[in-house]
Amino acid sequence: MNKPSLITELRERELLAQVSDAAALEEHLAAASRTVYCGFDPTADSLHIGSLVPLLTLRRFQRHGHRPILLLGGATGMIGDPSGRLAERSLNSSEVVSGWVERIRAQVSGLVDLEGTQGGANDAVIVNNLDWIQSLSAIAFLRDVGKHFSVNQMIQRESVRARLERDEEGISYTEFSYMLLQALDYAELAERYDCSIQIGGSDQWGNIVSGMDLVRRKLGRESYALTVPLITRSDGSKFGKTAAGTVWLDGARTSPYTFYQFWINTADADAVRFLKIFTFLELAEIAEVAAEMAAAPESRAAQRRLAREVTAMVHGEAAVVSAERISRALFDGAVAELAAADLAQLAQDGMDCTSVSGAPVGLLAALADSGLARSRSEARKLIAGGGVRVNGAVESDSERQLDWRDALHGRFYLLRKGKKHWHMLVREPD
RNA sequence: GGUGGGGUUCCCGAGCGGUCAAAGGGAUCAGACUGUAAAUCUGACGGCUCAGCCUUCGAAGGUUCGAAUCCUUCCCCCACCA
Repeated sequence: MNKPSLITELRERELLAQVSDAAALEEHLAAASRTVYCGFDPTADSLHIGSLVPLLTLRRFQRHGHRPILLLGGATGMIGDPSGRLAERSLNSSEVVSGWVERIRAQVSGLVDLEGTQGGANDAVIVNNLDWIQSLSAIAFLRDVGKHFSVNQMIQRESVRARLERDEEGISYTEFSYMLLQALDYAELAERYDCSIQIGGSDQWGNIVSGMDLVRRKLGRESYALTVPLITRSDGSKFGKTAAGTVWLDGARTSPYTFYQFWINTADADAVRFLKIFTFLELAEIAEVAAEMAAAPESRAAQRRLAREVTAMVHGEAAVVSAERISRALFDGAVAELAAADLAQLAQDGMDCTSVSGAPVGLLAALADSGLARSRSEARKLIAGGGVRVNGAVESDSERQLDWRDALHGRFYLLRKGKKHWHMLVREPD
């Protein structure tokens, strides 16, 4: 039984958007352990779940015996990639960017195998392109990099053309230069680490190809490019967003419970595809889960499995246990019957929670302060529309004062907006 | 530097002296139906001490009983020309 090739596996998992030369790359990968890289620019202090796709793809390479390099864009993050952007980015200061780089470094460390499972030869490496770009002089850049590129070709790139064609927008010289820096990264890694493959999101194709050109011209070597698809949802809405915004990998920004719930809420039409893309489950096992879901869609077996796998990968097993416990209590149980210990546990497990003193609290204020409603006006309207429950019962009085004598166990108020949004008020011991 | 066209509530986009908290669409939120899904239908969608009041239409001034709409200056964007 031969293991299917990496390229075959990626194709079966719907993880292949473009490849520079599939047949040659297949041979290249089969012949020896290779080095592959993917860049992540710090545009915030955390990556979000979109970055998970190339990140996990790097790990798939690693599982096939290749060495991944994670490049953090300490330099490129200060310039701004125009790819996929309709408008010019605003620049961030160097202190901010370098702070973000460190946060992201810590974050990705847990997601690839830095130690290496197979003895070190394919340990993942994390590099920062600031290390070679920072010291580059303008003259060196223009002579050694710029000379290899034709503006005629550069303006044909999708990322540039899209901006040139838009009536309301343009592109600054700064962002126009971005692709040269990314090309330089590829050449640099080819030289330092013998890196011969670059992967990225499909919007990165142009930048990656620029890098291949530079590697050929500067080093006289062939190299490869592979992109993963932009993840879409079956209903056409943007992947990776919830009501509260982006789903981040950082547990401080997106709690493990919210993260888990994001995956649980995956549409049926997407669940199986996401299992292939976001987990390391064997395809045969995924097929079994798919069959189970087809037989009983209301059980949402695929969503549950997906949520469990991805949450465990990003936040650990303990987070899965917590998230499942909260979910069961909120969706399957009668809230009013929870024991005091259960409620305390929910707070412990990361449910949104506010501690308050013993004075009665106005319901409107509580909803607005907890973030369930954006304002008191909105809270008022939600109550009028029957969208608010207090301790499990629909509340229709917007002037209601939450008196602690009516609280669960005298200490807890569970506020619910809609079906899925909860907040708990806990009275502090006097 | 010159000429022309623009900046409207989260986004797109109407409005061009009162009837404008501002059409329409999208996004979003809630309700119904369900399976914590999709689709569909209904409602909401600046804020507040909410049948009333307050603050919005790039910024600051001005005209007027009254301005998103008119005038002046400034800031920013786009296109073309040099």
